[in-house]
Amino acid sequence: MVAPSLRARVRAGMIDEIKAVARRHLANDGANLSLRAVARDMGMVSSAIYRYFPSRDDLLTALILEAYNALGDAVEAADAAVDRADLRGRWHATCRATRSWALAHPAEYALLYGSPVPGYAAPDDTVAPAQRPPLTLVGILRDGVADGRLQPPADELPEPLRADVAELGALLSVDLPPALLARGMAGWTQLFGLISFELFGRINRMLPHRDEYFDHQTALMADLIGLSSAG
Amino acid sequence: MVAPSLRARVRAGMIDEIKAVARRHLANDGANLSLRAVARDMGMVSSAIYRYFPSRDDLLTALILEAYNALGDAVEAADAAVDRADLRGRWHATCRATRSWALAHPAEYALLYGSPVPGYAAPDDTVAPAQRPPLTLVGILRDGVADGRLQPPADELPEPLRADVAELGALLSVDLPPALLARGMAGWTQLFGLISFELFGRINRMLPHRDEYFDHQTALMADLIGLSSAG
DNA sequence: TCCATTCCGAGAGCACCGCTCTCGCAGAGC
DNA sequence: GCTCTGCGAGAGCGGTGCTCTCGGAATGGA
Repeated sequence: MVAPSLRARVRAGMIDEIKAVARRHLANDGANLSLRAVARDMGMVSSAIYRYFPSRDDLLTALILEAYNALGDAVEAADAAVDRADLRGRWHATCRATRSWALAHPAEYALLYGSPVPGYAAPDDTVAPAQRPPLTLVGILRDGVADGRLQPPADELPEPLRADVAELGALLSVDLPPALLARGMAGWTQLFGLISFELFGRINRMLPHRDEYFDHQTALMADLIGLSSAG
Repeated sequence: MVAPSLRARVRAGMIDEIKAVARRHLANDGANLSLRAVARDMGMVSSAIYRYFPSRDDLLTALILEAYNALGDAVEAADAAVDRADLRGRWHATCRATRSWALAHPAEYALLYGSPVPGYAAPDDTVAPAQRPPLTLVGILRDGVADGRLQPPADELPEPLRADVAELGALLSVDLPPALLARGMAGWTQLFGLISFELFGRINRMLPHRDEYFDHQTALMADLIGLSSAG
């Protein structure tokens, strides 16, 4: 690793500043990020931005990558803070951390999990960061099966599906009974739906105690999976 | 009701044609609908569109309203086609109809359930059509409780939440035990998450048998609710 | 030290967008 | 037949992403 030249360091600082300004615009104005507005905020002309990002989509991709990793950090830290044996506590901590991050960064959450921008295709280097939250959830299941605290469901999946889910598990490098992994995916799907409804929808605008509602809904999924508390 | 004049009929036809062309553009180009492109397709100049829709958002609102009602029609028809006593069959039919409509109209589904457009606020006359799919689902629960086929969960919800959910049930004009309604909402949330993941995400791009996966996931929620088949 | 190379910001410009305003025409109603 | 209303065309404003050129400045090797 050669020491970066002054130019390289200035350039990296510029890239960081552009991303910071863009993130601020995202939080204020929503998803329609304007390159020209970012440039104006930095006292530059719009064409100068293109020295650092070849297109608006590339800037968005950079923001998406950072957002995925910020969410992954928050989720993994929340899981790590709970006693390893307390499967149910870890599940709740992970779910709550996801929701908290989403409520604190709604525009970035929408960027990650909202409707895709029509012309935009996520590059391959986003899939690994994108898998961190669901991997944290299935990690709880893996630990539970490993030490016997978590009983897999009695029924196995019917065949065309069992092979699919087993292959998906292999792809995620988790060795779980497919029927259990399917329930974990149900929990992840439910979590995503809960947060999206709370952020985007107006269905539960009439539920004043949203924290309690969220905890109860994730508890339902913890029951479905069979997660137990510690002890 | 006075007979509409020729002018009024021509105008109504124009509005319909604009909406049809706009819907086609939506399906092809995604969410970023261009008024000028619609006008070009109709051989008009862009300013002429404003004779019929005061703004682009109003056109979008009209499309959203039609989409909600199209989805509601499909969902209610699917539920009505199943034996009233077959609660589980009705649940699956309703879920499948929702998914089928979404897969057939991905852009309109994204319009309804995707990330909200930043400056856009849905007017009040969209909430009633928007409630038709979830109302169909809770209708299944209502029928099940009414004829005794569906046993509510034994545990009642803890207090701050129980009152919230009870009030929500009253607002939807369904008299259900709050704990059961909460499970129904879990099913609706799960359904939305499943469809959104399939349409937007790339997590289950690696599940070839998506129909089977969908059916299994909705069956898990039917189990959680306690829905039984007929007989 | 000098010079060629590289990098970068400014500016003009293109095509597109939503939206407003004016103008002239044609049909509807009196 | 006349007036009034509705409608399409056109020009125009400010905004967008993006491209290209130009000139200045810093870099790094001779």
